[in-house]
Amino acid sequence: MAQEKKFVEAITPMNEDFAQWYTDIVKKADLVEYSSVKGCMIVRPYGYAIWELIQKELDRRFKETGHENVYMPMFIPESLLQKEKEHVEGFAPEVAWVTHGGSERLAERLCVRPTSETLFCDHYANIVQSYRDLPKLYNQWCSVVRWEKTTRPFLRSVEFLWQEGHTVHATAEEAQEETLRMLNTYASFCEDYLAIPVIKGQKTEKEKFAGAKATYTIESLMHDGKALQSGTSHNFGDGFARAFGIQYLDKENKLQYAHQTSWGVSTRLIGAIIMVHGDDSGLVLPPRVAPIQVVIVPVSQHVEGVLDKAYELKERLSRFCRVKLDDSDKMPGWKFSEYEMRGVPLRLEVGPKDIQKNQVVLVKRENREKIFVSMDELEARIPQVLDEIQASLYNKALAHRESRTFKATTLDEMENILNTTQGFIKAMWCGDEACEKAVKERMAATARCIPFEQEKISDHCVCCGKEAKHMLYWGRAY
RNA sequence: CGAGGUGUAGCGCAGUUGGUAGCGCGCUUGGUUUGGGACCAAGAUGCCGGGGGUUCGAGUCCUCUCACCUCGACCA
Repeated sequence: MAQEKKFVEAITPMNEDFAQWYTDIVKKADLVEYSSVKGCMIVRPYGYAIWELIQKELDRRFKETGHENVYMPMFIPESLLQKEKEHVEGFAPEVAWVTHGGSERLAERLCVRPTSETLFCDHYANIVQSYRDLPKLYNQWCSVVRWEKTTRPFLRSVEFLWQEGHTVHATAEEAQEETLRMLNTYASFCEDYLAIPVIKGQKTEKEKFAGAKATYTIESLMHDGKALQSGTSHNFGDGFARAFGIQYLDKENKLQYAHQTSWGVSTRLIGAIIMVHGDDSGLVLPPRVAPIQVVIVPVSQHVEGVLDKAYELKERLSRFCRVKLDDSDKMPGWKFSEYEMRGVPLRLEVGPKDIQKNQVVLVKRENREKIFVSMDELEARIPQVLDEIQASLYNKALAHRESRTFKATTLDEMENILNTTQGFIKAMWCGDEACEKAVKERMAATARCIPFEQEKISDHCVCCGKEAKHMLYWGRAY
């Protein structure tokens, strides 16, 4: 489409200014509104509906694997937060504190949870006594607060919605199994539901979660070639258990420390959807997380019979998909643009000509492809077309990631890639943190992960030239 | 926390050497329209971010302050 006509004037083209494009979409698609509190966002109905679809499916998968939902307090006493040393140090700089209740100063200040490890641990110490009590597989849906300096809707806000799973196990093996199980749950969810391909791997020591033994991650690549950490799963070993005294008696009547995991994804996933699938006309939603899967736009709706037919179609479609009929008196062209901006995967046009031919016009959001379908075949065709779109979005995202994944054997090569195309860079690493830091300082790129799928690019570390231990994915990240 | 930018109607903006506020979009009403953001007519909407100053007079000048945005250092 060389001479593609620009239908939507309100959105900054992504090649011109990607950051502005992102901000435009978030606002023009009615996902969020900025709030009166710096760095916080008002999630509007359309944005929240996407979150609800994400929640619904993830929650189903969590329950299917034996997890139970709980709710922990929003406040953490300072003394509790400080029990695990590395953990506090990691979070201290971005914690918000409550110092007063009404007009009285609190004896001990309370932290607004930035994450709930300490609360779960404190609770687990109370309820775990015997190996018979294990495992405990808890999850909570809540919001957390991190006093960020630079904020962007969905990607980084002071308060954000997420889910945090916290589990306790008898053995290290079980904890490790759980850590990877949940990482896989996230990975398949992203790929099947959000149509976002991910790289699974382990974080380096430098990048891992404060207090964890090991952190695993799914990394995805945005349209502009920057990486986004899309979900993490941590194995805590028995570190937190030792700090909080979570012990149980095993079958031999010996006192043992428990092993723990935690894992989370947040509304950041919505940012990923925007930046992976969106285009210059606006948002593009994969059908499975689209609050509206099909929008019906009547044409010449003043003509006798058109609206009646539209209502009838809405009724029929609502039995098998999420459908909206826009019967407002806006021009059809206006509606086309509006729902493209909002990323509705499929548009159904129906007008006098269609009624005469007993057909409707389906138009795919992703490429504006028109499909003429007989009115008698909607139940069969629409779900099929939605599936095609879902698959096509995934394939496009995968192709894009592949086209933006490079190999490098020298720092010059890496830097050149980062300064020109930008994307994931596969390069060898000796395992020394000094090299990781050197790369970061020189080109502002971080080690995204040590992928499970290893590949030998060369024998030597890209930085120091010593013998390489792992292949890493590098990139600039959000 | 560093560097830059912006605050005037719901949104986007204009506002000259200082003279008491305007345009576009949107909104309301009526009519004509409807296959890619229609048109005509008539309306409604302002603590000019906030405080203090200069002045006969401040959206405009000075000063302090607050908020937000963007880009960097740290983080889901």
